This record gives sequence, structure tokens and C-alpha cells, in this order.
Amino acid sequence: MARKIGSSSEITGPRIRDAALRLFARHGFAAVSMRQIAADVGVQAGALYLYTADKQALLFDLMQDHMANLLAALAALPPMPSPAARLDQFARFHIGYHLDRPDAVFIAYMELRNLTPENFATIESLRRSYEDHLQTILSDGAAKGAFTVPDAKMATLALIAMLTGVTNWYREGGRLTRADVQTLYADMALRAVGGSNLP
Amino acid sequence: MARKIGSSSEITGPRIRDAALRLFARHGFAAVSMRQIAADVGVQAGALYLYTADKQALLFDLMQDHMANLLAALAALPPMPSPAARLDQFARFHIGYHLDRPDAVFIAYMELRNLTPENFATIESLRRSYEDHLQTILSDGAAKGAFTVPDAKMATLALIAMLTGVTNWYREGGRLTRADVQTLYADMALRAVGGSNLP
DNA sequence: GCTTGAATTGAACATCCATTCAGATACACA
DNA sequence: TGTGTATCTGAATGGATGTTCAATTCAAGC
Repeated sequence: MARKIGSSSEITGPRIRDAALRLFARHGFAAVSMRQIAADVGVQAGALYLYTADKQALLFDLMQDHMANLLAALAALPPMPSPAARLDQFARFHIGYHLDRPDAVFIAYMELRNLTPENFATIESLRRSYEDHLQTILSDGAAKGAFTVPDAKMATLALIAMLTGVTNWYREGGRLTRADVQTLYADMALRAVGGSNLP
Repeated sequence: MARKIGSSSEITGPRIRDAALRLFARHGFAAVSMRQIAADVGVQAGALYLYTADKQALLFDLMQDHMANLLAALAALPPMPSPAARLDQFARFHIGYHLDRPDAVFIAYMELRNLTPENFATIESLRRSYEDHLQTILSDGAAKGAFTVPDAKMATLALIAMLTGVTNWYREGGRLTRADVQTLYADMALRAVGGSNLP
């Protein structure tokens, strides 16, 4: 046997990335073998190397794609008139975006240590860009007197950790709807930086 | 060669656990081999099995010890007179305790998926106990009118995620002292649940 | 000094790992 | 219908994996 009926790189490529994303998120990069990914796709391990240089590149591509998409989605948000509205928008966006992609988020936060130093630096700088966006909202709000933030960098990291934590427990169909969670977290974030609730 | 000069289980045992803790935290449970742990201790891989049933038990013991110590330290805190003081105390305790044990904390949060189902259930219930402590502070404070908390369970998870996030970026000797960070985070936590700052 | 048990080695076991590649098949286009 | 190329298999490579165990050496108690 060799080439399979109906085979095409446009189908197999995404299926490999999907399988890798799911398996890495579920079991961790180091615990997943190329053979497992191949089996999940329904292909032999050797075939994976038509789509990725090696296992490391597979991980890096998944993480880079995720971060790039995240930054693009952030940049596409409509402008908001006030610091409080900007923070509210950011909190809702962050939660919504992360709840939609639990596997990618999990990998982006958990598998940083499995990247080579060069790849790590690349991902890290993308993450820094994302954090800088929130930090700007906070600094600007503090300068305008809307927030009370003794240390904007620290507050940024605290809020992102809080918001990202949602992905650890939220389950669709549970006690709270997604909109409930977004509202409650956005309120907590706003209060945490001393902002008054939106009108 | 066989037994080594000066060897004793009271020395080798802890050294194995220390090495495993450090290596698991640095590279991840799945990425660390028993041979690496043994080499770090200066012993052959077979010798590890005098101290642990298998690799899984080594991970589980580290996590269980950490959680048990955490709960014991929490229980040893002096009682506080008001909800705001209790939350302030909890936030400072959580940050201080976690900053003192970065490796154990990292493992406790990252390697849950590498536990067998039974072991996972055990660790998870210990963690639930810890969360319940904070949830009680928040519920009690809300009942007394000191806090504004629409959903105590959710607020608990949000605050713990925020506080634990400190371990991801704090470095001794950096811009902020440990006390700075504890104060800033405790203030943010208090404000996030609508509490007024301590007198 | 002798004996008993604790501590460790080093080799072995069966299995898995990431990666490569020649050969085989199917598809696209002539 | 024939040809070239995209896609995949299956086997092979060299090495690492967790775990077991007989043999060996050291420490401790008499």
C-alpha cells in the first residue's frame, strides 16, 4: 500500500494539526508520541513528516498560530470611549476568546518550557505584545484618574492570570452562562483596579 | 560495586525527592526519565525503586506532601476579627507560601493530568479543601455586608488564579520586594470583591 | 571479628521513541 | 492512455524508556 484513496494535503495537514492540538492539550507535549498523533489521524507516523519538519516544529507552529490569531482578533476590536469601557471590553474579549479555544490556550500556557530557546523567545514576545495592550489600558486609565493602579505591569499580570483562570473550570451548560461569567469577571477586574462600574 | 560508602536511606530518600521535584518542575513529569533523576542524585536508576514503587508514586507523593503541608500551614494561621482582615491574611499567606515553594507549586498545578484517576481524585479533594477556606471567607464576608460577591465559588477561583499567578513572574531581587507584591495583590483582591481597604 | 540486613550496582527485559527512506499507489493533466 | 508528481506505507535505524533482580559491598549490633 502507499497513497490512499481521496488523500490530499489540504485534508491531512489540518487533521494532523487538529490531532496534535487536542493530544498535546490532553496529555502534554512530552507525553504524546508522533505515532499517537498519526494513529489519531489514521496514518502512519512517517507521513507526518510531509507536514512538519519535526515534533518541535509542530508544537511551535500551533503556538505561533494561536498567538498570531489572538493578536489579530484583539486588534480588530472596535475602539472604546473610556478606560473603564476599554477594560470591560478587554476582559470580555479575553474570556470569550479563550473559552472558544481551550486546547490552544492550554498549550500556549503549559508547553512554553518544551520550546527551544529561539522558539520560546518568539512566542514570548508575542505574549508580551498582548500584555502590553492591557498594560496600556491600565496606565492610560490611571493617568486619566479612572483607575487606581500603583504598578501597571503587576496589575496587568494579575488581571490576565485571573481572567485566564476561567478556562480551568468553566464548562458549557453549567450553572453560569458564558455571558454571566464575562460580566462577573469584568466587574471584578474593574473593581480590582479601582474603577467604578460602567453606567 | 554495590553499596556505597556513607550511604543511608535517610540521605538518599530526601535527595531523590528533591531531585525529582526540581526536574519535574523544570522539564515536566513526562519529559524526565528515572535515569535522569538517578544521575542527578548520583546513583543508578535501579536504586530509585528502593524509595518509590514507581514513577507515578514519586509524582503523587510530591503532590500530596505539598498539598498536605499547604493545608496544615493554612490551618495554623491566627484567627482574624473581620472579613477584610481574613481576606488580607489569606492573600498574603497564599503569595508568601507559594513564592517559597515555586517548584512544588508548579508541579501541583501543571502535572495533574499525569496522575492516575485515583491519585487525581485525592489531590483534587485536597485542593477543594483549600479553595473552600477562601470561599468561606468570601461568603461570610458577603453575609456580613463587608463584600459584594454575586457568586462566591467563582470569586474564589478568580482570586486564587490571580494570586497564584505571582509565581509566574516574581523574581527575588527584582523591582518589587515580596512585601510590596503581597500588599499590592492583597489590595487588588480586597477591591475585587468590593471590600474597603483595611484601616 | 562475625553476622545480618540495608543499600546499591550493573546488566537485562521488552517496549517505545523520533526520524529516514525506498518503494508503492493514486491523482492530475497531457 | 500515459506520464509525472503528490501522498503514503512499512520497514529500518539507533537509542531511550520504566522496571526487575541476582550479585555485591558496606554499616551496625553482638
